[in-house]
Amino acid sequence: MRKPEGRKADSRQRIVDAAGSLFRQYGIDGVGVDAIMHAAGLTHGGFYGHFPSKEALVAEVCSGALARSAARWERISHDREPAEALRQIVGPYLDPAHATAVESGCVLPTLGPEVARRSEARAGMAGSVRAMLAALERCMPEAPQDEVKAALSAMVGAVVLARVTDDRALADGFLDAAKHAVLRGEAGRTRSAGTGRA
Amino acid sequence: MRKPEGRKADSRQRIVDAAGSLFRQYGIDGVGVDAIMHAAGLTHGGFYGHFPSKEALVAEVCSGALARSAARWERISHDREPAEALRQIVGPYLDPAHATAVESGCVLPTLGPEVARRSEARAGMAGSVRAMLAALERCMPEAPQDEVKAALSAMVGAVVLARVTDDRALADGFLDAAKHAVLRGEAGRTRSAGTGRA
DNA sequence: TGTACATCAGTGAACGCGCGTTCACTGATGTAC
DNA sequence: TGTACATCAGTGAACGCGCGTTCACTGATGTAC
Repeated sequence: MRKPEGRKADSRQRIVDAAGSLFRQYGIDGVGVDAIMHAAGLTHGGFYGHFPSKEALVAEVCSGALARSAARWERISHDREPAEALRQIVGPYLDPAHATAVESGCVLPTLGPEVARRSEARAGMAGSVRAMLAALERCMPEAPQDEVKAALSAMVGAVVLARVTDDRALADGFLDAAKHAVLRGEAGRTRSAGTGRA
Repeated sequence: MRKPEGRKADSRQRIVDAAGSLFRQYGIDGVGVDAIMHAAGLTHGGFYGHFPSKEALVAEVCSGALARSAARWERISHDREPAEALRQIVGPYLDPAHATAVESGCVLPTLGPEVARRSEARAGMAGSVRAMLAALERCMPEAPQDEVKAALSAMVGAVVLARVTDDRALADGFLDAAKHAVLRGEAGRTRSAGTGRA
């Protein structure tokens, strides 16, 4: 049962991945160490060989998941020209599929409020939020910083509202509205050629 | 210990109020029936004389709190002229004090994601969300429905982001950005006299 | 006006259960000879 | 090449605890006579 290297790291990764989707589906307090380890194909006793506490796992899962989102946005914002990059970030984020796929979606609209109550987990968030803003900023070169922050706010809020709403049409309405607000705002600015404000 | 009427209703209200602030502070799964009853000045056993289950209380607390928010917005939107009403709704919502006062603030950025996972609680939300949209719509008479939904999205998202962020300046930045986006967007439209789009 | 009774909001002990965490142990592996 | 040993990731029983819920009971109240 012991391989030269990577075996333990593999298990650890499976634990983090399992916790990531379970926390998002059922909430942090809605999932026990037992369930996480079972989903990772292990038994609960082994958990403390990987993490000092459930709270430490929570912190790693949340900051890790958000960091991965931020990294993807950064990659997109570097690889494409601004307007296309913005569409590739905002489009999928505000697609009904993202609102439906809670277990793999962005952690901000799923666990944001729960993370905000946990100092250990909260500590790892601000950096990634800043990175996401920086990526968005690169996609909206003409926009003042204010508008970039407002765009991210609208994206997160629309997903929260879409998930709270059990009426499908209204839910999709929030997603569409936020998508149009972000893309239309930027398109309007680009068309009016660098004055920076309509 | 028995008064002709209202005594039981009083207790029930104290339970709902206590649960409202405790849920928002610690999360729904972070607060037990015991703690709620204690905060209401009662003992845990009496709970089931008021509610059939904790889940039923959760549903009543969440839908009740959101309905009260919606009612306040409706009142404001009827009593003032649009621009002033919009300022009176959006201003306090996006004030740092609202982001700080979790226990008494709007339930959408606090318990939204948790409510979204609970079918019983979720069922009571959409109506109030629609009422809030209707109130906002009255404050933004020139705006297409899309923009009203985007405005509410930005408001909710900004509070979520402000609470997740442990850097005070960045947190306030989200609130300010969303506030300006909503108010500026509307001011711009009003100035350009009813064309409905910039 | 005074006494006996029915009502019922609230009490607190008890229930089974699952939580986070600990720990003595297992057994497959890589290493030393 | 073959055997003995040390390592250590993972096991599963056990811990104290707090959860949501139930229930027999209490005792202050309004009502009937």
